[in-house]
Amino acid sequence: MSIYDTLNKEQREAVFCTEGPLLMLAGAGSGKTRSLTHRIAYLIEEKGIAPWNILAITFTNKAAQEMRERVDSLVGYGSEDIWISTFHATCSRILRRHIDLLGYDRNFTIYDASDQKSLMKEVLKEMKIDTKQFPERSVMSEISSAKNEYKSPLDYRNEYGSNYRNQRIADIYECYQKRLKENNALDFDDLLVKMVDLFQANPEVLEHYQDRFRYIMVDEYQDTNTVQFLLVSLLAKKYCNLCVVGDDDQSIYKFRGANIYNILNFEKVFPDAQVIRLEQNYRSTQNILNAANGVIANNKGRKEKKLWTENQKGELVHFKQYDTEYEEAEGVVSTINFLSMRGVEYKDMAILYRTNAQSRIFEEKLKQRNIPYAIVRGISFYDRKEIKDLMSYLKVVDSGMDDLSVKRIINVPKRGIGQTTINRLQEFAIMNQMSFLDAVFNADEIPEVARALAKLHKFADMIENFRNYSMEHEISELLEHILDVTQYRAELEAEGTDESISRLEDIEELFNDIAYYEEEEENPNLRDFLAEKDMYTLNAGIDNLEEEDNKVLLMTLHNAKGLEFNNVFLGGMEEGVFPGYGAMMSGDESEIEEERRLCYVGITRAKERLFLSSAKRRMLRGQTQYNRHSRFIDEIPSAYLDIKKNNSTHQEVKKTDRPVKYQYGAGAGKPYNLSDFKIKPAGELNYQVGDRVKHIKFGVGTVQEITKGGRDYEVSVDFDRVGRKKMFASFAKLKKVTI
DNA sequence: TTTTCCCACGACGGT
DNA sequence: CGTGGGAAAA
Repeated sequence: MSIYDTLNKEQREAVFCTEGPLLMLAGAGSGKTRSLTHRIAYLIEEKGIAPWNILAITFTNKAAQEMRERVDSLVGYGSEDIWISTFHATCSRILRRHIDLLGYDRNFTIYDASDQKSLMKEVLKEMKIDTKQFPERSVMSEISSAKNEYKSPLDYRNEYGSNYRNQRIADIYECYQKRLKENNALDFDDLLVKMVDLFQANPEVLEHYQDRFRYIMVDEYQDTNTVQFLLVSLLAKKYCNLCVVGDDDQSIYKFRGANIYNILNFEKVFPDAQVIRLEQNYRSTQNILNAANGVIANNKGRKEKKLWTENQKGELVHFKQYDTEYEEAEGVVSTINFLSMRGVEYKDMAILYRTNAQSRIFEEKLKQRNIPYAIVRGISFYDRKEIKDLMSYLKVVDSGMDDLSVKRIINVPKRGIGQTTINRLQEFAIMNQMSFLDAVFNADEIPEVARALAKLHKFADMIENFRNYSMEHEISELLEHILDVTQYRAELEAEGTDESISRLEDIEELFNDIAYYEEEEENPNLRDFLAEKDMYTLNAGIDNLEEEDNKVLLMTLHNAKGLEFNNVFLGGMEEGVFPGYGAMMSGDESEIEEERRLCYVGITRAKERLFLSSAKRRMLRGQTQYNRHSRFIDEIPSAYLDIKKNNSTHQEVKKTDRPVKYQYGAGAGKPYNLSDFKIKPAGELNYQVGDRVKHIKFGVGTVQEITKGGRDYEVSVDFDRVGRKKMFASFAKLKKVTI
């Protein structure tokens, strides 16, 4: 009996199909990680492929970690030589070796979202761009999309530069890249872009990695974007042993440039590709799976799939509408308590939500009841202010090339070097083509900062002192020294607030981290430490979550992808929350479809029980909002749904005569009525085809088509700025404009 | 010039 | 509700 006997026919087929391109269409819970890990084992143990010839790319670190563990337990010797990592980590690792070929220094810094934002602000200021007209947020997302499509500033200009706005964005893009390079920094998107640049400019490097990675596997292929596609294509070009795995129904990263056509057109790009479908679900009960199928069936243009399971029917999917978000949280937590008393372990329960903001109330209620919990990615450890501060100190000691780090610490803790001084130093630095830190060191030559000279000298001396100190001390000693000299710790200790105490704890955690690094590493040194930790910038999620920790997990739906739990609580099932306000207002049906896929992902996380909940009334944007329950609730066939009463004295609209097994929540409050909140039909439209209309977000456009669909009108409009959009009249709130 | 405080504004998701 | 930017206060 071999390990492969436990696989089903299709899974085995996928495992044994090792040569040439292979597309695995794997539905939710169909055992795709299992197939992938067995495939790796098969390559090594049966086909005699060297572990280091295998590259497995996942989307998140969590997924990479999990795959690593499962491969480890399957493959005996040499499994640590297999590259299993995310796109970004793979790129980072390879670029650390070769990026000098692109004119960067090999100890480059990776900018996270907030670093990017600061840099963009500076760029806009330097270029004297009106941030009302070009909000940094939208400029950044524009640039990010360009990068995801592998478009350089020049490409962007050539392709879109026909109007003034895009020309300016091309200017900003160009300047932003220039500044990144001067800082010897890459942003997240750059990691991928520079990697492709590297391979295209250096065929010999590419070939080296082609020979190295003869067998390539890509997980979550439906979420890859164009650069990632290019990257994979380049790497796989020589041997063509490329296996991609995905499910178009679980594509939830369109907003980040995911190109669904990568998976839909795989067979066209690789004509000799084999296609294998995994359609048996091993995870969920029939009721849960049927609910999920019912929801996703509302999307158009998907690859038709027939997911089935041999599992039991199980309980119905529970849904309850509460009065407020507090009662919702209360209800969920008391159900958790109830289940726990019935012997369900905390770690078998998870609370999922659409937006991070929703986590707070759940957290509060869990605390009140002393239920152990962990939030997956509240703020990642390395995102925290104090950690970023201290890491910046370390970076500056190692190399002063990254201006952002220097600016971050120059006045932290406060030492009387303010914005004006910083601006003048920056000007001088740009004028003389030097780094910001060099400007600080040469402050004597800048008459404008004469006033702050003494303070600047002190700062410069301090950095010098740290650098000397670091020559003959370990990293932990250096950090201790920094905390001491800067009084960083003393200040926090003096504060004595809850917040400062938690910051101090974080600092201790950083020491643990360093200690661990120094123990593990043969030759620990500051530069390698920083390079390794910059990877953690990329490390979202559960890194420090112990497997044996018995805790309720809280996370966003996006974070839950690829995970499974016996009991899933999905909160905030309300129009405007899920689907989100933005998706609804965009008038773009494809955005609703993405939300629906996200809902599908959420439902299919559950193995045994699924609890959906909503609140009638919720604080949103500082205001109380009244939201109808989510349309996705309506899309679950009622045969699989059990709607809980809410202390109702009112009539029920959807009656269920099924036994209620788990009465959860003691939510008081008004009854609900599912038909109360149906969308009002648009009634008469005050515009017709050919009219000029105005949309709140898209601006002015011409109505092309109006069709009556169900209870609403579907209107198709050609917008001057953004092109053609299809939308529902009742949401779009189009106003006729008279010319 | 720096720091503090207050008001306006803006919201999804994550490598 | 939280953050960020700008004006008043030190």
